[in-house]
Amino acid sequence: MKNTRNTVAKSAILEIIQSSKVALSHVEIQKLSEGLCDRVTIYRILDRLMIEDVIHKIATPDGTVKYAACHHKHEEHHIHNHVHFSCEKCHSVTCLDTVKPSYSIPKDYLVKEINFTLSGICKDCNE
Amino acid sequence: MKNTRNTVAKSAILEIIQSSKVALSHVEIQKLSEGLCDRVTIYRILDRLMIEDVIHKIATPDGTVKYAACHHKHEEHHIHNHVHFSCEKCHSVTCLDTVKPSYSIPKDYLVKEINFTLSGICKDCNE
DNA sequence: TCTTAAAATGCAACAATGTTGCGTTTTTAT
DNA sequence: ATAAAAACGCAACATTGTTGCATTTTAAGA
Repeated sequence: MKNTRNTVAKSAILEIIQSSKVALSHVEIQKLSEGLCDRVTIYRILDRLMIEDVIHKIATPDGTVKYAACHHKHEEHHIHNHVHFSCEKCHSVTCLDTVKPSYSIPKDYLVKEINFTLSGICKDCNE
Repeated sequence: MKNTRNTVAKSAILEIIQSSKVALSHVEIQKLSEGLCDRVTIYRILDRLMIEDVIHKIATPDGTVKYAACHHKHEEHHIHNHVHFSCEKCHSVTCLDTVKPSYSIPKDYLVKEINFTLSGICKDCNE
């Protein structure tokens, strides 16, 4: 793996993502970081954090991209096989780490990643 | 439901989507339609087709949005609970209608839509 | 068939999101 | 301390999606 460095901005952004209960979009991260660094730098930091596998990208049903911390720190060859929940009301995206999906698929497909997103009303909005 | 009309452009675009084995992005639809209509019109037609529930939107893992025909024509209150496969190599997105996912989720979540996308190498690219 | 209101379209302009090149600054290994 | 590599800021660009408005097309009723 190409060597990536720990910088002030990178640590701050990772901290923002890790301390958030919900997955964050680029714009949300930008607002939370309050002028910490350039918009472009955030994109580059997100790329690095994904290469290092400490965060993962989630494509939400409406087409927006969000980022969340990985909670499997020390596993090798892991896949992000957990369920995401996307709330229609508050637009939050959460990782439901405890829920494991099951599926079967024809043998001639090679599965490397799983992106299982349920959408509807989250527990906080579901009065 | 607001009345939507069948126009030349709408029929042509629906035909393109229905006759495609893979899900298509806006850009791909635009190329296949070869100057049939304006770029903006394609967006509006896609919106209408989704409202009418004859196509559905798929958010691929890399964040791009694709559209595919629905194959459940006459069901009411259906949800798109089938599996999508996204190929890392040829970037095709296919609906695996026969594969049904199963999952369990805490009761306090209200699930309305399911988006289950597997990614890896599709059967055509898998040697 | 003719009329007409609503829906659809094209165009231009805009907004949001993501990317690239490059000169400068910071990090880290030596 | 030094130097190479990585990260950064900035500007410019590319892509993707949206909005307003004048014009055209559709479809339903007279």
